[in-house]
Amino acid sequence: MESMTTSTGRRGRPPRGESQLSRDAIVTATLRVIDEGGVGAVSMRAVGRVLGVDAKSLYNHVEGKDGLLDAVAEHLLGAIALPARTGDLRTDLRSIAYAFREPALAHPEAASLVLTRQLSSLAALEPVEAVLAVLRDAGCSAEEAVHLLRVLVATLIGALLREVSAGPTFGTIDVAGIAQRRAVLERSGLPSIAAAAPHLAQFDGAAEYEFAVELALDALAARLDIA
Amino acid sequence: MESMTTSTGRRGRPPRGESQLSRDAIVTATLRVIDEGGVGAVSMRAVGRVLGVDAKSLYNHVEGKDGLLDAVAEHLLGAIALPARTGDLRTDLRSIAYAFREPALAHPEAASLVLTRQLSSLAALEPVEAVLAVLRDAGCSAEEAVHLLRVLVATLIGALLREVSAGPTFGTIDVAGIAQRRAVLERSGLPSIAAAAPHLAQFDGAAEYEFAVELALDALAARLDIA
DNA sequence: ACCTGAACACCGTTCAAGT
DNA sequence: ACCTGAACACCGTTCAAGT
Repeated sequence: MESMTTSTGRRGRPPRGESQLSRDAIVTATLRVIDEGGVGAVSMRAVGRVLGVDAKSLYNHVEGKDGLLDAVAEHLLGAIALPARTGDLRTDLRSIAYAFREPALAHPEAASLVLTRQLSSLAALEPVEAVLAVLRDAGCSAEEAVHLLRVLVATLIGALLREVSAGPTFGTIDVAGIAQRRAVLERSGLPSIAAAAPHLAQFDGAAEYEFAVELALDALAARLDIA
Repeated sequence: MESMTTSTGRRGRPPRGESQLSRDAIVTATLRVIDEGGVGAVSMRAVGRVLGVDAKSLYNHVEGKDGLLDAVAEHLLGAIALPARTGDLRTDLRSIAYAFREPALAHPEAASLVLTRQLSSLAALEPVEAVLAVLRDAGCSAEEAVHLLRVLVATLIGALLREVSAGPTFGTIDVAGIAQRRAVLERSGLPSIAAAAPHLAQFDGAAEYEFAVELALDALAARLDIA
Protein backbone atom coordinates (compact mmCIF):
# COMPACT_ATOMS: atom_id res chain seq x y z
CA MET A 1 0.00 0.00 0.00
CA GLU A 2 2.60 2.48 1.09
CA SER A 3 4.75 1.77 -1.90
CA MET A 4 2.06 3.25 -4.16
CA THR A 5 2.21 6.77 -2.74
CA THR A 6 4.36 9.29 -4.55
CA SER A 7 5.88 10.44 -1.25
CA THR A 8 8.95 8.33 -0.58
CA GLY A 9 9.75 9.95 2.73
CA ARG A 10 12.45 12.01 1.04
CA ARG A 11 12.46 15.75 0.86
CA GLY A 12 12.64 18.28 -1.99
CA ARG A 13 11.49 18.02 -5.56
CA PRO A 14 10.71 14.54 -6.88
CA PRO A 15 13.50 13.04 -9.00
CA ARG A 16 11.69 13.02 -12.35
CA GLY A 17 9.06 15.22 -14.00
CA GLU A 18 6.28 13.13 -12.61
CA SER A 19 4.09 15.88 -11.18
CA GLN A 20 3.95 18.34 -14.09
CA LEU A 21 2.11 20.94 -12.08
CA SER A 22 0.79 23.93 -13.99
CA ARG A 23 -1.68 26.71 -13.46
CA ASP A 24 -4.01 25.14 -15.97
CA ALA A 25 -3.88 21.70 -14.42
CA ILE A 26 -4.58 23.27 -11.05
CA VAL A 27 -7.63 25.12 -12.34
CA THR A 28 -8.98 21.95 -13.93
CA ALA A 29 -8.45 20.01 -10.72
CA THR A 30 -10.21 22.72 -8.74
CA LEU A 31 -13.16 22.60 -11.10
CA ARG A 32 -13.39 18.89 -10.47
CA VAL A 33 -13.45 19.44 -6.72
CA ILE A 34 -16.14 22.10 -7.16
CA ASP A 35 -18.25 19.96 -9.48
CA GLU A 36 -18.20 17.15 -6.96
CA GLY A 37 -18.59 19.02 -3.70
CA GLY A 38 -19.36 22.65 -4.38
CA VAL A 39 -17.20 25.70 -3.76
CA GLY A 40 -17.21 24.89 -0.07
CA ALA A 41 -15.27 21.72 -0.74
CA VAL A 42 -12.33 23.61 -2.21
CA SER A 43 -9.22 23.55 -0.08
CA MET A 44 -5.59 23.69 -1.03
CA ARG A 45 -5.23 20.21 0.40
CA ALA A 46 -8.21 18.83 -1.55
CA VAL A 47 -6.94 20.25 -4.83
CA GLY A 48 -3.46 18.95 -4.11
CA ARG A 49 -4.91 15.52 -3.43
CA VAL A 50 -6.54 15.44 -6.87
CA LEU A 51 -3.19 16.21 -8.44
CA GLY A 52 -1.20 13.86 -6.25
CA VAL A 53 0.80 16.76 -4.91
CA ASP A 54 1.27 18.48 -1.60
CA ALA A 55 -1.03 21.44 -1.03
CA LYS A 56 1.90 23.78 -0.55
CA SER A 57 3.13 23.15 -4.07
CA LEU A 58 0.14 25.06 -5.41
CA TYR A 59 1.63 28.24 -4.01
CA ASN A 60 4.22 28.16 -6.75
CA HIS A 61 1.56 28.70 -9.40
CA VAL A 62 -1.29 30.50 -7.69
CA GLU A 63 -1.64 33.34 -5.20
CA GLY A 64 -3.10 31.43 -2.29
CA LYS A 65 -6.62 30.13 -2.10
CA ASP A 66 -8.14 33.43 -3.14
CA GLY A 67 -5.97 33.59 -6.22
CA LEU A 68 -6.96 30.02 -6.98
CA LEU A 69 -10.66 30.88 -6.96
CA ASP A 70 -9.99 33.94 -9.08
CA ALA A 71 -8.19 31.76 -11.57
CA VAL A 72 -11.18 29.45 -11.78
CA ALA A 73 -13.55 32.37 -12.34
CA GLU A 74 -11.30 33.76 -15.04
CA HIS A 75 -11.08 30.39 -16.70
CA LEU A 76 -14.86 30.21 -16.93
CA LEU A 77 -15.12 33.73 -18.25
CA GLY A 78 -12.53 32.91 -20.85
CA ALA A 79 -14.62 29.92 -21.88
CA ILE A 80 -17.43 32.17 -23.08
CA ALA A 81 -17.73 31.68 -26.84
CA LEU A 82 -18.62 35.15 -28.06
CA PRO A 83 -20.77 35.05 -31.18
CA ALA A 84 -20.01 36.84 -34.44
CA ARG A 85 -21.84 40.12 -34.85
CA THR A 86 -24.77 40.30 -37.25
CA GLY A 87 -25.49 44.00 -36.92
CA ASP A 88 -28.95 43.56 -35.40
CA LEU A 89 -29.04 44.86 -31.84
CA ARG A 90 -31.48 42.38 -30.39
CA THR A 91 -29.99 39.39 -32.15
CA ASP A 92 -26.48 40.23 -31.08
CA LEU A 93 -27.25 41.02 -27.46
CA ARG A 94 -29.37 37.92 -27.20
CA SER A 95 -26.52 35.78 -28.52
CA ILE A 96 -24.12 37.26 -26.00
CA ALA A 97 -26.61 36.71 -23.19
CA TYR A 98 -26.88 33.03 -24.03
CA ALA A 99 -23.15 32.65 -24.52
CA PHE A 100 -22.75 34.11 -21.03
CA ARG A 101 -25.04 31.46 -19.60
CA GLU A 102 -23.22 28.50 -21.11
CA PRO A 103 -20.19 28.13 -18.78
CA ALA A 104 -22.43 28.78 -15.79
CA LEU A 105 -24.58 25.79 -16.72
CA ALA A 106 -21.57 23.61 -17.49
CA HIS A 107 -20.29 24.14 -13.94
CA PRO A 108 -23.29 25.25 -11.91
CA GLU A 109 -21.52 24.93 -8.59
CA ALA A 110 -18.75 27.20 -9.82
CA ALA A 111 -21.01 29.80 -11.35
CA SER A 112 -21.31 31.89 -8.21
CA LEU A 113 -17.57 32.52 -8.40
CA VAL A 114 -17.95 34.22 -11.76
CA LEU A 115 -21.09 36.05 -10.75
CA THR A 116 -19.84 37.16 -7.40
CA ARG A 117 -16.14 37.91 -7.65
CA GLN A 118 -14.78 41.21 -8.80
CA LEU A 119 -12.44 40.42 -11.66
CA SER A 120 -10.06 42.79 -13.29
CA SER A 121 -8.34 40.50 -15.75
CA LEU A 122 -8.47 40.81 -19.47
CA ALA A 123 -10.62 37.70 -19.72
CA ALA A 124 -13.33 39.58 -17.87
CA LEU A 125 -13.17 42.46 -20.30
CA GLU A 126 -13.86 40.59 -23.52
CA PRO A 127 -17.59 40.05 -22.92
CA VAL A 128 -17.87 43.68 -21.79
CA GLU A 129 -16.24 44.79 -25.02
CA ALA A 130 -18.68 42.69 -27.03
CA VAL A 131 -21.74 44.28 -25.42
CA LEU A 132 -20.36 47.79 -25.67
CA ALA A 133 -19.49 47.33 -29.33
CA VAL A 134 -23.03 46.27 -30.15
CA LEU A 135 -24.51 49.19 -28.24
CA ARG A 136 -22.17 51.68 -29.89
CA ASP A 137 -23.10 50.34 -33.30
CA ALA A 138 -26.73 50.92 -32.43
CA GLY A 139 -25.81 54.55 -32.03
CA CYS A 140 -25.88 55.12 -28.32
CA SER A 141 -23.40 57.32 -26.51
CA ALA A 142 -20.49 55.90 -24.54
CA GLU A 143 -22.09 56.97 -21.29
CA GLU A 144 -25.48 55.47 -22.03
CA ALA A 145 -23.84 52.32 -23.33
CA VAL A 146 -22.11 51.83 -19.97
CA HIS A 147 -25.33 52.24 -18.02
CA LEU A 148 -27.26 49.90 -20.28
CA LEU A 149 -24.43 47.40 -20.12
CA ARG A 150 -24.58 47.45 -16.35
CA VAL A 151 -28.33 46.93 -16.15
CA LEU A 152 -28.13 44.13 -18.67
CA VAL A 153 -25.34 42.40 -16.80
CA ALA A 154 -27.14 42.86 -13.50
CA THR A 155 -30.22 41.19 -14.92
CA LEU A 156 -28.28 38.27 -16.36
CA ILE A 157 -26.27 37.76 -13.19
CA GLY A 158 -29.35 37.92 -11.02
CA ALA A 159 -31.17 35.45 -13.24
CA LEU A 160 -28.24 33.05 -13.41
CA LEU A 161 -27.60 33.25 -9.71
CA ARG A 162 -31.16 32.21 -9.08
CA GLU A 163 -30.96 29.45 -11.64
CA VAL A 164 -27.79 27.84 -10.36
CA SER A 165 -28.68 28.23 -6.70
CA ALA A 166 -32.20 26.96 -7.24
CA GLY A 167 -30.26 23.94 -8.40
CA PRO A 168 -31.46 20.62 -9.67
CA THR A 169 -33.57 20.02 -6.57
CA PHE A 170 -35.76 22.98 -7.38
CA GLY A 171 -35.64 23.00 -11.12
CA THR A 172 -36.51 19.46 -12.01
CA ILE A 173 -39.99 18.21 -12.67
CA ASP A 174 -40.05 16.46 -9.34
CA VAL A 175 -43.81 16.24 -8.86
CA ALA A 176 -43.63 15.44 -5.17
CA GLY A 177 -41.23 18.31 -4.49
CA ILE A 178 -43.36 20.81 -6.37
CA ALA A 179 -46.47 19.72 -4.54
CA GLN A 180 -44.74 20.05 -1.20
CA ARG A 181 -43.38 23.53 -1.87
CA ARG A 182 -46.78 24.55 -3.11
CA ALA A 183 -48.41 23.33 0.07
CA VAL A 184 -45.93 25.28 2.20
CA LEU A 185 -46.57 28.46 0.24
CA GLU A 186 -50.33 28.03 0.48
CA ARG A 187 -50.07 27.65 4.23
CA SER A 188 -47.96 30.81 4.58
CA GLY A 189 -50.94 33.00 5.38
CA LEU A 190 -49.83 35.54 2.79
CA PRO A 191 -52.68 35.92 0.30
CA SER A 192 -50.87 36.80 -2.92
CA ILE A 193 -48.28 34.12 -2.29
CA ALA A 194 -50.97 31.56 -1.64
CA ALA A 195 -52.72 32.56 -4.86
CA ALA A 196 -49.52 32.32 -6.90
CA ALA A 197 -48.27 29.19 -5.13
CA PRO A 198 -48.59 26.83 -8.11
CA HIS A 199 -46.31 29.07 -10.16
CA LEU A 200 -43.94 29.98 -7.34
CA ALA A 201 -43.40 26.32 -6.58
CA GLN A 202 -42.11 25.70 -10.08
CA PHE A 203 -39.02 26.96 -11.81
CA ASP A 204 -37.88 26.44 -15.39
CA GLY A 205 -34.43 27.98 -15.65
CA ALA A 206 -34.31 28.15 -19.41
CA ALA A 207 -37.74 29.73 -19.71
CA GLU A 208 -37.06 32.24 -16.92
CA TYR A 209 -33.78 33.23 -18.52
CA GLU A 210 -35.46 33.73 -21.86
CA PHE A 211 -38.17 35.84 -20.26
CA ALA A 212 -35.61 37.99 -18.49
CA VAL A 213 -33.51 38.45 -21.62
CA GLU A 214 -36.47 39.45 -23.77
CA LEU A 215 -37.78 41.87 -21.18
CA ALA A 216 -34.35 43.46 -20.85
CA LEU A 217 -34.02 43.70 -24.63
CA ASP A 218 -37.44 45.34 -24.88
CA ALA A 219 -36.51 47.90 -22.28
CA LEU A 220 -33.18 48.52 -23.90
CA ALA A 221 -34.59 48.93 -27.40
CA ALA A 222 -37.27 51.29 -26.13
CA ARG A 223 -34.65 53.41 -24.40
CA LEU A 224 -32.53 53.61 -27.52
CA ASP A 225 -35.39 54.71 -29.79
CA ILE A 226 -36.07 57.88 -27.86
CA ALA A 227 -32.43 58.63 -27.17
CA MET B 1 -5.16 39.62 33.81
CA GLU B 2 -6.43 36.10 34.13
CA SER B 3 -8.90 37.09 36.78
CA MET B 4 -10.78 39.16 34.21
CA THR B 5 -11.71 36.26 31.97
CA THR B 6 -15.12 34.68 32.48
CA SER B 7 -13.59 31.23 32.39
CA THR B 8 -12.63 30.25 35.90
CA GLY B 9 -11.18 26.89 34.98
CA ARG B 10 -14.36 25.22 36.17
CA ARG B 11 -16.65 23.21 34.00
CA GLY B 12 -20.34 23.38 33.15
CA ARG B 13 -22.68 26.34 33.03
CA PRO B 14 -21.52 29.53 34.74
CA PRO B 15 -23.05 30.07 38.20
CA ARG B 16 -25.17 33.12 37.39
CA GLY B 17 -27.05 34.34 34.33
CA GLU B 18 -24.03 36.28 33.20
CA SER B 19 -23.91 35.15 29.57
CA GLN B 20 -27.54 35.56 28.51
CA LEU B 21 -26.97 33.98 25.19
CA SER B 22 -29.80 34.22 22.69
CA ARG B 23 -30.33 33.77 18.99
CA ASP B 24 -30.77 37.49 18.59
CA ALA B 25 -27.63 38.39 20.50
CA ILE B 26 -25.72 35.89 18.39
CA VAL B 27 -26.99 37.39 15.13
CA THR B 28 -26.06 40.88 16.28
CA ALA B 29 -22.60 39.73 17.29
CA THR B 30 -22.16 38.03 13.94
CA LEU B 31 -23.13 41.21 12.13
CA ARG B 32 -20.46 43.03 14.07
CA VAL B 33 -17.86 40.50 13.00
CA ILE B 34 -19.01 40.83 9.40
CA ASP B 35 -19.03 44.63 9.47
CA GLU B 36 -15.48 44.63 10.75
CA GLY B 37 -13.91 41.86 8.72
CA GLY B 38 -16.33 40.69 6.07
CA VAL B 39 -18.17 37.39 5.79
CA GLY B 40 -14.82 35.62 5.60
CA ALA B 41 -14.05 36.69 9.14
CA VAL B 42 -17.02 34.82 10.56
CA SER B 43 -16.15 31.79 12.62
CA MET B 44 -17.92 30.20 15.52
CA ARG B 45 -14.92 31.09 17.64
CA ALA B 46 -14.86 34.72 16.51
CA VAL B 47 -18.55 35.19 17.24
CA GLY B 48 -18.16 33.48 20.60
CA ARG B 49 -15.28 35.81 21.41
CA VAL B 50 -17.49 38.86 20.80
CA LEU B 51 -20.03 37.45 23.24
CA GLY B 52 -17.49 36.31 25.82
CA VAL B 53 -18.64 32.75 25.37
CA ASP B 54 -17.19 29.53 24.11
CA ALA B 55 -17.83 28.84 20.42
CA LYS B 56 -19.56 25.57 21.20
CA SER B 57 -22.26 27.34 23.18
CA LEU B 58 -23.60 28.80 19.96
CA TYR B 59 -24.73 25.34 18.94
CA ASN B 60 -27.49 25.54 21.50
CA HIS B 61 -29.15 28.37 19.59
CA VAL B 62 -28.11 27.97 15.99
CA GLU B 63 -27.71 25.08 13.54
CA GLY B 64 -23.96 25.23 13.03
CA LYS B 65 -22.17 27.86 11.02
CA ASP B 66 -24.46 27.53 8.06
CA GLY B 67 -27.51 28.05 10.21
CA LEU B 68 -25.81 31.05 11.73
CA LEU B 69 -25.31 32.68 8.34
CA ASP B 70 -28.89 31.86 7.39
CA ALA B 71 -30.05 33.54 10.56
CA VAL B 72 -28.11 36.69 9.67
CA ALA B 73 -29.60 36.75 6.18
CA GLU B 74 -33.07 36.32 7.58
CA HIS B 75 -32.48 39.07 10.09
CA LEU B 76 -31.57 41.47 7.30
CA LEU B 77 -34.55 40.45 5.21
CA GLY B 78 -36.78 40.99 8.22
CA ALA B 79 -35.31 44.48 8.57
CA ILE B 80 -36.80 45.56 5.26
CA ALA B 81 -39.35 48.25 6.02
CA LEU B 82 -42.06 47.57 3.49
CA PRO B 83 -43.88 50.74 2.45
CA ALA B 84 -47.64 51.25 2.57
CA ARG B 85 -49.36 50.74 -0.75
CA THR B 86 -50.56 53.76 -2.68
CA GLY B 87 -52.25 51.91 -5.54
CA ASP B 88 -49.92 53.22 -8.24
CA LEU B 89 -47.89 50.41 -9.75
CA ARG B 90 -44.70 52.32 -10.43
CA THR B 91 -44.74 54.19 -7.14
CA ASP B 92 -45.29 51.05 -5.12
CA LEU B 93 -42.74 48.87 -6.87
CA ARG B 94 -40.20 51.67 -6.70
CA SER B 95 -40.73 52.03 -2.95
CA ILE B 96 -40.25 48.31 -2.45
CA ALA B 97 -37.11 48.35 -4.58
CA TYR B 98 -35.57 51.07 -2.42
CA ALA B 99 -36.70 49.42 0.80
CA PHE B 100 -34.94 46.30 -0.41
CA ARG B 101 -31.72 48.22 -0.88
CA GLU B 102 -31.65 49.73 2.61
CA PRO B 103 -30.42 46.80 4.75
CA ALA B 104 -27.89 45.92 2.07
CA LEU B 105 -26.36 49.37 2.37
CA ALA B 106 -26.48 49.32 6.15
CA HIS B 107 -24.35 46.16 6.18
CA PRO B 108 -22.63 46.03 2.81
CA GLU B 109 -20.34 43.20 3.77
CA ALA B 110 -23.30 41.08 4.79
CA ALA B 111 -25.40 41.86 1.74
CA SER B 112 -24.08 38.99 -0.33
CA LEU B 113 -25.57 36.61 2.23
CA VAL B 114 -29.05 37.90 1.54
CA LEU B 115 -28.50 38.09 -2.19
CA THR B 116 -26.85 34.73 -2.52
CA ARG B 117 -28.45 32.34 -0.04
CA GLN B 118 -31.57 30.42 -0.75
CA LEU B 119 -33.94 31.24 2.06
CA SER B 120 -37.19 29.51 2.79
CA SER B 121 -38.22 31.27 5.96
CA LEU B 122 -41.26 33.43 6.37
CA ALA B 123 -39.14 36.55 6.62
CA ALA B 124 -38.06 35.95 3.04
CA LEU B 125 -41.65 35.70 1.88
CA GLU B 126 -42.89 39.09 3.07
CA PRO B 127 -41.15 41.15 0.38
CA VAL B 128 -42.27 38.63 -2.23
CA GLU B 129 -45.84 39.00 -1.03
CA ALA B 130 -45.56 42.77 -1.29
CA VAL B 131 -44.43 42.69 -4.91
CA LEU B 132 -47.00 40.09 -5.92
CA ALA B 133 -49.81 42.04 -4.27
CA VAL B 134 -48.92 45.16 -6.25
CA LEU B 135 -48.72 43.23 -9.50
CA ARG B 136 -52.04 41.50 -8.88
CA ASP B 137 -53.69 44.83 -8.16
CA ALA B 138 -52.41 46.07 -11.50
CA GLY B 139 -54.40 43.28 -13.03
CA CYS B 140 -51.84 40.77 -14.12
CA SER B 141 -52.33 37.03 -13.85
CA ALA B 142 -50.75 34.98 -11.12
CA GLU B 143 -48.41 33.35 -13.60
CA GLU B 144 -47.25 36.55 -15.20
CA ALA B 145 -46.87 38.15 -11.78
CA VAL B 146 -44.43 35.42 -10.76
CA HIS B 147 -42.31 35.88 -13.88
CA LEU B 148 -42.25 39.64 -13.55
CA LEU B 149 -41.40 39.31 -9.88
CA ARG B 150 -38.46 37.10 -10.73
CA VAL B 151 -37.08 39.43 -13.37
CA LEU B 152 -37.46 42.39 -11.07
CA VAL B 153 -35.73 40.62 -8.19
CA ALA B 154 -32.96 39.42 -10.50
CA THR B 155 -32.32 42.97 -11.62
CA LEU B 156 -32.27 44.33 -8.09
CA ILE B 157 -30.02 41.57 -6.81
CA GLY B 158 -27.63 41.95 -9.70
CA ALA B 159 -27.48 45.70 -9.22
CA LEU B 160 -26.98 45.46 -5.46
CA LEU B 161 -24.39 42.74 -5.77
CA ARG B 162 -22.38 45.00 -8.02
CA GLU B 163 -22.85 47.96 -5.74
CA VAL B 164 -21.75 46.24 -2.55
CA SER B 165 -18.90 44.34 -4.14
CA ALA B 166 -17.68 47.39 -6.02
CA GLY B 167 -17.32 48.67 -2.50
CA PRO B 168 -16.11 51.98 -1.21
CA THR B 169 -12.81 51.66 -3.05
CA PHE B 170 -14.56 51.74 -6.38
CA GLY B 171 -17.51 53.92 -5.61
CA THR B 172 -15.95 56.93 -4.01
CA ILE B 173 -14.88 60.01 -5.85
CA ASP B 174 -11.26 59.06 -5.47
CA VAL B 175 -9.78 61.02 -8.35
CA ALA B 176 -6.51 59.14 -8.41
CA GLY B 177 -8.24 55.77 -8.36
CA ILE B 178 -10.58 56.71 -11.18
CA ALA B 179 -7.74 57.99 -13.29
CA GLN B 180 -5.78 54.82 -12.75
CA ARG B 181 -8.64 52.51 -13.65
CA ARG B 182 -9.31 54.62 -16.70
CA ALA B 183 -5.73 54.31 -17.83
CA VAL B 184 -5.83 50.54 -17.44
CA LEU B 185 -9.00 50.30 -19.51
CA GLU B 186 -7.62 52.55 -22.20
CA ARG B 187 -4.54 50.36 -22.47
CA SER B 188 -6.63 47.19 -22.79
CA GLY B 189 -6.51 47.19 -26.56
CA LEU B 190 -10.27 46.70 -26.75
CA PRO B 191 -11.68 49.62 -28.75
CA SER B 192 -15.15 50.03 -27.26
CA ILE B 193 -13.80 49.65 -23.76
CA ALA B 194 -11.13 52.24 -24.42
CA ALA B 195 -13.74 54.63 -25.79
CA ALA B 196 -16.01 54.16 -22.79
CA ALA B 197 -13.15 54.12 -20.28
CA PRO B 198 -14.04 57.40 -18.54
CA HIS B 199 -17.50 56.08 -17.74
CA LEU B 200 -16.45 52.52 -16.98
CA ALA B 201 -13.91 53.79 -14.49
CA GLN B 202 -16.60 55.50 -12.46
CA PHE B 203 -19.45 54.07 -10.47
CA ASP B 204 -22.24 55.84 -8.63
CA GLY B 205 -24.21 53.17 -6.81
CA ALA B 206 -27.28 55.26 -6.12
CA ALA B 207 -27.52 56.52 -9.69
CA GLU B 208 -26.97 53.08 -11.17
CA TYR B 209 -29.62 51.60 -8.92
CA GLU B 210 -32.08 54.29 -9.91
CA PHE B 211 -31.35 53.72 -13.59
CA ALA B 212 -31.86 49.97 -13.21
CA VAL B 213 -35.09 50.40 -11.27
CA GLU B 214 -36.58 52.84 -13.78
CA LEU B 215 -35.62 50.69 -16.74
CA ALA B 216 -37.16 47.65 -15.08
CA LEU B 217 -40.32 49.60 -14.27
CA ASP B 218 -40.57 50.79 -17.87
CA ALA B 219 -40.25 47.25 -19.17
CA LEU B 220 -42.74 45.98 -16.66
CA ALA B 221 -45.33 48.67 -17.34
CA ALA B 222 -45.01 48.12 -21.08
CA ARG B 223 -45.55 44.41 -20.64
CA LEU B 224 -48.65 44.95 -18.52
CA ASP B 225 -50.29 47.34 -20.97
CA ILE B 226 -50.48 44.81 -23.76
CA ALA B 227 -51.30 41.86 -21.50
C1' DA C 1 12.75 26.50 -10.63
C1' DC C 2 10.01 23.93 -7.97
C1' DC C 3 8.63 20.59 -4.35
C1' DT C 4 8.17 19.18 0.63
C1' DG C 5 8.86 18.50 6.20
C1' DA C 6 8.20 20.80 10.05
C1' DA C 7 5.60 24.00 12.23
C1' DC C 8 2.00 27.49 13.57
C1' DA C 9 -2.21 29.40 14.43
C1' DC C 10 -6.29 28.65 13.19
C1' DC C 11 -11.03 26.02 11.86
C1' DG C 12 -16.20 23.24 12.72
C1' DT C 13 -18.23 19.86 15.38
C1' DT C 14 -19.40 15.87 18.79
C1' DC C 15 -20.12 14.35 23.16
C1' DA C 16 -19.91 13.49 27.73
C1' DA C 17 -19.43 15.85 31.99
C1' DG C 18 -20.89 19.26 34.70
C1' DT C 19 -24.39 23.01 37.07
C1' DA D 1 -31.78 23.91 29.84
C1' DC D 2 -27.55 25.31 28.76
C1' DC D 3 -22.48 25.78 29.05
C1' DT D 4 -17.66 23.84 28.63
C1' DG D 5 -13.14 20.47 28.58
C1' DA D 6 -11.29 17.26 25.95
C1' DA D 7 -10.73 15.64 21.60
C1' DC D 8 -10.75 14.97 16.47
C1' DA D 9 -10.07 15.81 11.88
C1' DC D 10 -9.55 19.30 9.40
C1' DC D 11 -7.84 24.27 7.52
C1' DG D 12 -4.22 28.26 5.03
C1' DT D 13 0.30 29.69 5.00
C1' DT D 14 5.54 30.53 5.89
C1' DC D 15 10.00 29.14 5.42
C1' DA D 16 13.99 26.75 5.28
C1' DA D 17 15.83 22.60 3.45
C1' DG D 18 16.36 19.90 -0.23
C1' DT D 19 16.99 18.43 -5.63
